[in-house]
Amino acid sequence: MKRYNPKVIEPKWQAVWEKSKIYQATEDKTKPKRYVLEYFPYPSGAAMHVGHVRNYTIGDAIARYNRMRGDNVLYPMGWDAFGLPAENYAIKTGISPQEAVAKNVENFKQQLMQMGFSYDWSREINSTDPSYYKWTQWFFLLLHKRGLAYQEESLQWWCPFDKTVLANEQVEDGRCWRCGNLVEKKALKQWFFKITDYADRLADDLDNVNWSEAIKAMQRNWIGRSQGAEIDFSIYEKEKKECLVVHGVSGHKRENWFPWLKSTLGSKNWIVKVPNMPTPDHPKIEEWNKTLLGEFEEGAIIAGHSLGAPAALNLLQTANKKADGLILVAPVNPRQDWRHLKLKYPEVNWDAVRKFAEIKFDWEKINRLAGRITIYYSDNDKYISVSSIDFYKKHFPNATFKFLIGKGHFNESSGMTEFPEIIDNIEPKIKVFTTRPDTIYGATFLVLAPEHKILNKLSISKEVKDYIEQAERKSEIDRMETEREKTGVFTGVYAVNPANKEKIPIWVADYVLPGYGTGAIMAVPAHDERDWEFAKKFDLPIVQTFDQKDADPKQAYTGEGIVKNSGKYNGMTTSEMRENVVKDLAKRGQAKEKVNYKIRDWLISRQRYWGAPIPIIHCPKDGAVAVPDKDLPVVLPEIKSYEPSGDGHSPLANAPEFVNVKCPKCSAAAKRETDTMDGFACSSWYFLRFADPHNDKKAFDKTKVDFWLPVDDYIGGAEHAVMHLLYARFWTKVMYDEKLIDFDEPFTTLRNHGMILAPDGKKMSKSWNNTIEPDNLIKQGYGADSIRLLELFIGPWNQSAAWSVEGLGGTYRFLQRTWTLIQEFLDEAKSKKQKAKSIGHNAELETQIMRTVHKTIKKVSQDMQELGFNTSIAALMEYVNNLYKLKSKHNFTLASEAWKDALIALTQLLAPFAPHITEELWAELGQSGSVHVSNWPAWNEELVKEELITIAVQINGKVRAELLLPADVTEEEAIKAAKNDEKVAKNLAGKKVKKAIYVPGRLVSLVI
RNA sequence: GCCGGGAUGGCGGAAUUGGUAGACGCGCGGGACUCAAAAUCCCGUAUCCGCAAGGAUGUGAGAGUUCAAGUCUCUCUCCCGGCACCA
Repeated sequence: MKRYNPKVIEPKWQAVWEKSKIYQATEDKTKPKRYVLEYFPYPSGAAMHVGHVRNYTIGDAIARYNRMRGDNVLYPMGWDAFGLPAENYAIKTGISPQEAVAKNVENFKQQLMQMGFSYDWSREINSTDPSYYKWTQWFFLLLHKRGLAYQEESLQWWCPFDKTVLANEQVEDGRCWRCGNLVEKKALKQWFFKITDYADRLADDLDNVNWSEAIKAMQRNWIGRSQGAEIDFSIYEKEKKECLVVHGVSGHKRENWFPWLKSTLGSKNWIVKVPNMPTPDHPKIEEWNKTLLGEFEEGAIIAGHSLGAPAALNLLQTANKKADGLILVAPVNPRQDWRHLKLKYPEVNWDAVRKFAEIKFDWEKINRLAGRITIYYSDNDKYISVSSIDFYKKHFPNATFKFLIGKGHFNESSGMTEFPEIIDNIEPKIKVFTTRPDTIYGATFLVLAPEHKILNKLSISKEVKDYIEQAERKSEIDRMETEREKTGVFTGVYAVNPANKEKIPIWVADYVLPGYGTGAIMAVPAHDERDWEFAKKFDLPIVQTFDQKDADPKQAYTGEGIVKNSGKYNGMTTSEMRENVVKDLAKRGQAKEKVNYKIRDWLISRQRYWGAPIPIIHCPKDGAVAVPDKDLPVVLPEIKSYEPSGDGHSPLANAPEFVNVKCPKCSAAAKRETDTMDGFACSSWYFLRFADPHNDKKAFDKTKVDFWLPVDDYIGGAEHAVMHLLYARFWTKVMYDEKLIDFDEPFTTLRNHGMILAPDGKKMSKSWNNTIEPDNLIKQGYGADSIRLLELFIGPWNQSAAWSVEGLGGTYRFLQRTWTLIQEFLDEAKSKKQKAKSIGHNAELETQIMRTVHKTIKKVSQDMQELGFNTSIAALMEYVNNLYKLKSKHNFTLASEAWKDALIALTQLLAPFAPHITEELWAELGQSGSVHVSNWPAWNEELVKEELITIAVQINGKVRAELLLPADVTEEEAIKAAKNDEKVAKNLAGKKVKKAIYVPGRLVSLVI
């Protein structure tokens, strides 16, 4: 008898399959298509372990099963080969990433090959191939064209070890997802993809895909949509509010924002004074000051324009009274040279003006008295030449400096509706975001993030400034870590609750995050745990605005209930009030409905070499210009040093021949963008390229993609839950909007396999030294087939399990038994002596064999439909056991048709799991072609049905007997037979049967 | 804390979706073959009582619905994964 030797048959069939190309897919429209795909792997140089292999084994079983079922299966493989490992390797060894990747691909492919996976290798792609990343760049430009790729300078996560920025998704617990080092914040100009524009669709369309609840929940959570309202809280001002406007040398008539300010503030019950200076065109400081002193009351806001600015400063220091704010618009530097102005404004008495330069300013005093200081500059060059930013910056280090862009000044024709910023500074508002506007009457204080911009406008003490500074210095990680005892300080400033008009304190605390919502909250300690904690610690008032059933009075009530302490809303449910109060506040312009998201735009630029170059040219005249399509791909040049500089530039910046180019628009000397794209850009569309992998005219042909896509079975671990899977969905939607494809979700069904742990129950990893590699197991003689079998048999495919060394012996033994069973048949069939006796003489035995066959076909087919690999394999083991039993129980000739049919069916049913042994046995059984393209066997329902069935008899729910009855037994007969059974009769013993239930084919239940 | 998923023999796991709990595999025990070992084959294997026939208990805990619950409902405990001061 031939021995089962996987070392011989496995390489043999792998070579045959490669040659015969039986796994190549074509757009054959006569068969239903099925696209089976695993996440395309990073081709690492190391050996795969059995955990990696499970992914592919699952995909291959699905692909093979469906191929045999008659589907047109696309099952491709490719390489996601950009990224840091190859680049870091290059830095260490000097071997170029191009070279290292080619070697790794070869290594990885060989390992997949020896497992016998049925990939269509004619469609192999590699993300680092210029013919591939050409189209990644093309998609970048598509996003750019659609306004979805933009550049912005901002604080970004920076990994000091990998020396590159990271997307939010790539920071885990304050550490780099790749190297695990703590990340920092760094201000850099970076490219972003505007994934936030798609936040709603990305969240909503999760309802339309067949993914696990876990992954969908992770994505929803990451997108973090929350419905709420934005509400304005104004800063509290004392009863009588006053604004003193000091106009400039050219007089109030021309500066038409005075009347506008007067009417705007006047309508809000402000007193606006615009004193008419005695001689506007011939300023005499003493007279001006006399007039102003008469009008100025302590606590007013002073607004000075142009030459009115030094006049206002003079007023402050001579009046020696505190102002509530100082606003300087286009302020004149009294010390400056007036000569060129003389030419422009000859009518002005410049000798008089020069007198302002003689004033001695006590800057410390002015700073102390001024309150919050805001200084506006105009971009109108007339004014820039007059006013001096440096001068004022030097003397007002804590002031806010702003440009007023283009509007308003000297615009005598249009009505004055400009300078809303000035109003904001006179009467600043704080916007808060809340999901519980129904608790607004309980908002007893406001809390600002330390980074909140309005803090620059408020007059705050040193203590508060110190707190802000210290909070900003604390890294984000520190702010996220540990027990987080609440800290904060009172700003000394109050706000007005727009609902009940109550004066509430404004606090600064780092538990409010600057990046979410408006960076400010209305704190409702009675109904929010964090606010509760804060209020308890700092002894702030807690006002309940609803009652909640079964609530713990020592905690915040965060549920729903009936509203109280809320004026006209009392008695409503919280959800009713939620709607009403926002509507009411909106009528007064103090609130609006608002949806907020946690997701941020996708930061895609990387300051590293080994990635697809961003196809942009920076021109001093035209700005960021797209590389024209005809110039794609922008090929990554071979360079000498791969070391990133760490100063925010990629190593490409040191390649002048790459950097220095001409602007495609104006041909001026320009510079190429030197950042490369995040590797996730390449993996956001590779599944489309597989449909048309060699197209050099387009990224893909639409009809081909529409034929194969979306992916029917996408198989992979949960590690991509929010990164790759979100990005790929985003790109797909953009392409759908661009009408490049006809679907907007790329992966219909996502299948998250469970992990294979090491036999010790720990995660398999090199550092634990507990990895198990198929490579070794194959060398030991187990063969790919028994490894594959165990990968699936070890438990449900979507559940984790520890690898079992003994278990592998089990699946190997099973294959051995299968092999032997068929060899025995072959040996006997060959020996002519036995030929005379046939199984055909024993019809009953033949039927018995066929029943076993058809029951197994049915069981395996049904289990495979639900991906029940483990139970399918169990059924096949049982089947082989049964065949052995039949063989030993009944002494018959194996060389018969029925027996042969049973064995043929066995090779087919086992083929998706153990492709090599089944192919070998299929051939030995004399079948033509490949078992893998044979038709999956069908079962005959007649043969599946049993003639006799076992019926259990329960008395009061306890099984007391088993009956063997004909399959077509009626209810009456079954119940009668049950009562007549000896054991049952004994149990009934004269008691009356109150109720008898018959479950067809299963049991009789008697109640006594 | 919130979200998602779990808990069944010594172990991995089955159970037609409310109908005989423990399929299949591992491990273990016994036997056959062998001088012996390995390999292979056969038998047994939830727990407790019993020589057996048989009986009792049993799916994380507790309650409930039902003729019947691993499966449905409620309460709780523990484990795994994700998120985490997101207002």
